[in-house]
Amino acid sequence: MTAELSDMPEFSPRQNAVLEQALKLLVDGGEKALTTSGLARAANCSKESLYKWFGDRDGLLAAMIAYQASKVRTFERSGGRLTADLLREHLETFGRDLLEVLSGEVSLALNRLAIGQASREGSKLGRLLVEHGRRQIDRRAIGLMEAGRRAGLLRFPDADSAYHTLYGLIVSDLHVRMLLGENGLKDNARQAEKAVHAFLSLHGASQNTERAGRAHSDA
Amino acid sequence: MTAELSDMPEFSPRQNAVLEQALKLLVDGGEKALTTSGLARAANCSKESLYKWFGDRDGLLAAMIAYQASKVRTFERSGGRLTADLLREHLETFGRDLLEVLSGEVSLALNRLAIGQASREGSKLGRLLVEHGRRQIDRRAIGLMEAGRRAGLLRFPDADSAYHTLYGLIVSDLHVRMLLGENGLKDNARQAEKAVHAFLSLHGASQNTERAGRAHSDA
DNA sequence: TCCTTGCAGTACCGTACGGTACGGTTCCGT
DNA sequence: ACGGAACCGTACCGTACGGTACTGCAAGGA
Repeated sequence: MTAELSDMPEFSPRQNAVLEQALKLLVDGGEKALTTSGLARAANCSKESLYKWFGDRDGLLAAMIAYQASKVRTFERSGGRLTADLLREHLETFGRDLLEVLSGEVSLALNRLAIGQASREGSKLGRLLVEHGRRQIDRRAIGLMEAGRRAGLLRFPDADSAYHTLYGLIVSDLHVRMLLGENGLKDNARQAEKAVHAFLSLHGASQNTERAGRAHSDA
Repeated sequence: MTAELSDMPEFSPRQNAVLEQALKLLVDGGEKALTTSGLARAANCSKESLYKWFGDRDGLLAAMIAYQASKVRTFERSGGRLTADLLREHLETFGRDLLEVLSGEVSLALNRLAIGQASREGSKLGRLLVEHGRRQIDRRAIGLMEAGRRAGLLRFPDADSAYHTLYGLIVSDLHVRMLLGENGLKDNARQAEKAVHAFLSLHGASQNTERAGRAHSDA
């Protein structure tokens, strides 16, 4: 797939370094800590350059989101024949990756930033974030869904709806809790495992996709 | 002096009116619009009174959360005998209520506020919000879970885990999307219906709790 | 060598906020 | 009637931010 270059402003290396520092400041101290003066000091650049490069503060924030999104590359894994075990493997990997991304410091900081700005009308940050950061991973999951259905391993009327079910099973309210400051899970892999087990119980084509040997009964 | 978290400060009617105005300002314009001067002007009170009543700005924010939580009363519905249909009814009602609460303007505004402040270390707003606003509804759901299990209608090893499953099925990523500024669902009841159907498929004791007649297939 | 371009560093400006202080008014108890 | 408490309205203060302007300086090209 060819990535849309029009959405990617392609900043200069110097600008990338500045944006990196900006993300660091944001992660460390939240939006309050991300001031133009502070960023100029931390990144050894002048405020005038910041305004020349990014226009204004909102432009800087948008650039930070675009820059972070440009760092995350989602690789389309499409091997050959898809078996039940392989599908579960892929689903669990997806779940682990999803939890890993959502609990990342930068992701949490950017989401907090966008949510904090979401009240204002002209704030495109939320759209931007969900567009750049989410669409990739959504595509990967939907692809997995439809591959599973084509292989006769999954049954559902609507891939999008099934994906939302999987998402809910994996994440539940964890994302919001982490956004509120709570700690993440101790074992993302276990959570992914349980979620995929439930998902396959709901949408798996054959019942024996559930292996009785796995320890899903827990304590 | 700081009040204990556990008790209800029980504000005076005048203070309640001021807090109501504060919530209105917050809902309308976000945290940026909630200034002490602006609140004093909007509520026809003096800034001095604000600081006398709530200590400082953080105290005001905490008071707003406590006040809003005091308005939401969750009534423990525990009738007599619990049948499968009755259980599903209660679960669906819970789902509708949950979606209704989460998509409420005040809830979204307060969550945005707490999330925006979550980066700072000394910010108890997140804990406060999840404590006051969530515990009630959590209790209600867990009670429902265990009542269902006692009646032999539900099977699960852990009520808390089962509740999180239900929560994820109902809400998925909708809460975060709404926090980012997206619109809510057109039909909360339908979403609750689908979620409860899936939940009963996972944790319902007997398979015939799923009535074939219901229209869960569609697009 | 000179001129231009780009940027760091800093000083500066207007504004707006959190928080405090003070005068004036209403209300209540005695 | 008197005094005090509570409170409104406003003026005020220090600070810090976003954004602009200006001064130096280093690199590159003719």
